[in-house]
Amino acid sequence: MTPNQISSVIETFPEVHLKGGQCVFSQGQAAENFLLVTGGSVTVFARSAEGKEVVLYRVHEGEMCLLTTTCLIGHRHYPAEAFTDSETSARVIPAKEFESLLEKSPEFRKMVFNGLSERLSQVTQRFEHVVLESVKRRLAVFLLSRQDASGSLQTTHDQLAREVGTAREVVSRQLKTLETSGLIRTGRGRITILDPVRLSETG
Amino acid sequence: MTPNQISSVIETFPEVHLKGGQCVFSQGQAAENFLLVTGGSVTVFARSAEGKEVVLYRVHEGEMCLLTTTCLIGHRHYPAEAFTDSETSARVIPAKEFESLLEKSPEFRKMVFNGLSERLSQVTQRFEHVVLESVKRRLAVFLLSRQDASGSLQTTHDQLAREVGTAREVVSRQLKTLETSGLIRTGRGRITILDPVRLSETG
DNA sequence: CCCGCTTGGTGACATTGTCACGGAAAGCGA
DNA sequence: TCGCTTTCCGTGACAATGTCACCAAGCGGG
Repeated sequence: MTPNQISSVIETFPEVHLKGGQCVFSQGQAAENFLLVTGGSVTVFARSAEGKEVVLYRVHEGEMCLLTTTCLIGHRHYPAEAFTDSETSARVIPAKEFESLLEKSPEFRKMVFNGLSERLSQVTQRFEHVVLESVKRRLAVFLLSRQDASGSLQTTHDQLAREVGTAREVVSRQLKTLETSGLIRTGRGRITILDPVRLSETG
Repeated sequence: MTPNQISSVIETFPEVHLKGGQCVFSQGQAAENFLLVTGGSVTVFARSAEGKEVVLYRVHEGEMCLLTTTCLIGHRHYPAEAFTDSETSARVIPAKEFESLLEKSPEFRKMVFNGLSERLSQVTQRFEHVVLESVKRRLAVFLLSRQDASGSLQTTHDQLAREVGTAREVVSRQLKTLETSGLIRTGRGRITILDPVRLSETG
């Protein structure tokens, strides 16, 4: 089966459409389907008992949400939640069909493998950064990685905190110091990068 | 191919033997083989530029070291290191053979999938704990999970720090408070749990 | 015994996390 | 437009954790 054939098979499955900020699944929900994101993106969080949250990874267009997969395979407790970042669409593949595809198509297998190893790599990197780098560094890296064409990005301190694995207040303070140093400008719900070079040297 | 047949195939590959504390692979090393641990265990670390280290996950008997796999599949930079915990043996499967097995045997595939999802799950959990729980809690959980039959374990503060993702000094201080509270007793290179119940409530 | 290595202890200080506020900005219905 | 609510941000005070520098105690080999 060629990659093209795969995508035509996939297109036979129903597509769901979700608005931004919607919950895709939450903790302990039974996983019966595999999702393949066809537009938009989904962010997967971990959440502690007290409500603290941290971003684990993001699933983009063309990628699979494999949390469900690993849950099914490993009979594991997976205390995570997923929300759409913006308007998002996804193909829904029932477990049976998924396994059959896995049997029959080497290309599909490769795709799934890729997805799994991509996740592993992402989570690992995030872990490393959070444990080994300073908050300021993580913040700077994140801002640079998500700026738009005009060098600004639209986000709240709260969201940033979840992204870099810290608390909102800490983000506020760090952003303030970056602002007084002239590296960025902040406004309600948006941040503009003024000096990307010095920002990238921050840490 | 049945599980039994798989293991007999696997036994045709050469087995390597390593002593405890040996490096299995280090950063940026080219990965040409897949390793299946047949005895002992291997710990995989991340290391920062300044030499700080943190444990990512452990590979036990019967499990695969899939770091190499994900590297190969994804052409990714994987800045990790692995060391044997104790005397360890492993089968070495060349990449070609590995892929062929993956093609031919559903059971082998399942095994590899299992391994990948197991890793993902482990790293995720570790990540969550480090970000969301206190040092004292992580320490207590770790001590309890690795005590031997007599309620003690043999390890250094340094090792503990790597396990729970903190600094050695912090471990020393936390252990001291646990000791003065009568929950544990410490000695050079070993810790004895005196009150597992209260220890498990720590945090 | 002396030396060198590993392990652990400690004070001082920097960074980060938590808690409890309160205020400013945007949204919204009357 | 006004009041009301919600969201977002700022801040002080304090607790927890991380970092640095240095020293002391145990342990093993010559």
